[in-house]
Amino acid sequence: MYVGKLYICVMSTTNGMLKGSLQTIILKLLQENEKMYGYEITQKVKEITNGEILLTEGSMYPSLHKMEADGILTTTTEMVDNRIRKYYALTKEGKIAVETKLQEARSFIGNLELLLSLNSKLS
Amino acid sequence: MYVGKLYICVMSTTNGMLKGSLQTIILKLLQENEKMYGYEITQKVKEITNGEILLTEGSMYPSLHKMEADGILTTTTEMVDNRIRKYYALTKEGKIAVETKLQEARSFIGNLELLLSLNSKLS
DNA sequence: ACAAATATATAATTTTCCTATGTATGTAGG
DNA sequence: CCTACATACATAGGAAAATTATATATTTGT
Repeated sequence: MYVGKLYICVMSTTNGMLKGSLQTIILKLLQENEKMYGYEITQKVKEITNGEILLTEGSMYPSLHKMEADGILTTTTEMVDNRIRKYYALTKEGKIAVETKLQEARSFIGNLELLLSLNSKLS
Repeated sequence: MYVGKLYICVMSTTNGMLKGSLQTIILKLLQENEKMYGYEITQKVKEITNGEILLTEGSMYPSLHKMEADGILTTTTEMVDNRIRKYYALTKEGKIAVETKLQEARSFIGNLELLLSLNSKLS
């Protein structure tokens, strides 16, 4: 029986801010790394963004499952130290999907910079 | 009685891509323009993004209504050419909210660029 | 013995946006 | 006159994406 304890965690970092780009982020990492497992992805994102973006399992795993169901990812399971590790890799379709997603992201970011005047267009 | 006609519209532009930035976009425009009405906002966004981002009424009006309910926008109604025009302006709270939202957006875009390697960090 | 890190998973909810409507006026062209 | 298009606002219903809150289980460090 587990006797609960209270953990209080103050999140100073930017969560709730993934804004539909979670798939793109994961796909990009898989484009660079050939195969990765879930936990590895969370750590990589944390590392790259200096802890400013922390993927929650509750959003990442459903996203991975969906992409697998959609046929853009495949999985291989391994046992490491008695723990299950589920590796994800891009399928042929997935490799095409990454390019599309990245192009969309570039376009979106460009437009957002225009709208938010993050590009110092003022004379 | 209206006898329907079929319009086929190929959308080449980026829709379904607002990704939680709709409020920020609207607030930023209102920061620059003192007061604006809904239709004007859609046209301004279209103009700035060269037609690549087209706000739909179905997303914009509910967003405006919500921000008004949240107390960050106030409205004034005018009649122009027998048409109703509802102007939106930032409240005192709204002026603070814009800064926060812009800061979040800057952070988010920065991290996204890092993750998607849009910043040419590779040697 | 306990906490923290490693590792995956899902149910329920919330947020956000889009689609599809509906209303109404003004203007330009045929 | 009639149609189409632009101007102008509004909302209901639904889909998609992410979060919160769980649950399970092992290893490692203190």
